[in-house]
Amino acid sequence: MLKSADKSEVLKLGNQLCFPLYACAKEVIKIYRKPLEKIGLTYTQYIVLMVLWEYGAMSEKSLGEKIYLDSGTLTPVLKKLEKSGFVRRERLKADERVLQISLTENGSKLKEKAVDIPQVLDGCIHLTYDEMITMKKLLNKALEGTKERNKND
Amino acid sequence: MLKSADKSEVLKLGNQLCFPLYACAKEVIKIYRKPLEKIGLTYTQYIVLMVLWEYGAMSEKSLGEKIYLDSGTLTPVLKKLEKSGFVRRERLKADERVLQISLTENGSKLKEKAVDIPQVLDGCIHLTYDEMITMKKLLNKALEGTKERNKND
DNA sequence: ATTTAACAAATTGCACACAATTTAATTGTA
DNA sequence: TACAATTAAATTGTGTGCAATTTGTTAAAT
Repeated sequence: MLKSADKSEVLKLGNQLCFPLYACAKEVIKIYRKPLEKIGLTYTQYIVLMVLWEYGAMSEKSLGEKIYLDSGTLTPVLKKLEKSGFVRRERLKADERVLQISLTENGSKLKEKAVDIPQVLDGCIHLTYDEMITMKKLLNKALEGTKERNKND
Repeated sequence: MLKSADKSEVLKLGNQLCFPLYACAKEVIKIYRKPLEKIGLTYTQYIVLMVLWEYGAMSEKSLGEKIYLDSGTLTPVLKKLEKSGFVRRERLKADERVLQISLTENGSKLKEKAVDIPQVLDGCIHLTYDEMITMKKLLNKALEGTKERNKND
């Protein structure tokens, strides 16, 4: 149990976990913005395509589960990717409720232009390789925990 | 140098640092949402108040630098906080360009209701205390690096 | 077979987030 | 002193992000 004076310490930015997490995510996305713009993608569109490049076609719902986005966000993003000519959106004949998302020829080819994108972090994130590995592991472990928590929202 | 086959490995979600960072930040903010709603705040408003609770009154610009937000985002957020009665927005007499942001009585008092908020993570982030400390350190170190990078955008 | 429940997307409304531009005030300089 | 450059906020336009609701389809129960 903390004393009252210590308790208010937790509200300092520097003592919070949530703040550097929030700020760091934003800054990293900002670094990705320019190189992504060159190949015609936003960050969210890039995340969507990474899933399709790795796993192939899947429903909007499955896609949303992988990247923690619901249809409210995903539907307009997918419509834009369709308009850009990178994905197809088709109802499954077997079940008209589900929208199957698949890569077009151009969407598949875009992967080759995207392989160099992750390197943009190398110059500007001042972490050693080991530190990056550690951070990735911890973030993934934390994500696992939140998955259960936010499931029933 | 990686071979071509290995190169495409970097685009897998599990191999990226940026994806768990992006997803984890969103999930953590989602956890904060409900308890914050109870005291009448959004996450961004909470971040703003944390700065004011810790450092006291300051200009919109200084505030924005601390939390990595520009006036485009901050101006409407501060107007809402003013409407809620938690902050004052006043032009400095010495320099009418700068908008001084200060806490109202209610804004100051809100801190006592907010001290319990950070604990919401305890139950749902499955990290040990040491892991949280490590993660916080690494995130802050990474943030330092990005600061220089995104300065001239 | 009809009704009900469950499900997947889409829609709506609100709140960021940020690049780019504009507005208003101040500073620096010829 | 004028006037250009700089600065701080505000504004504009686009793109998420999410809770809540709606729409359309399928499965389950009576």
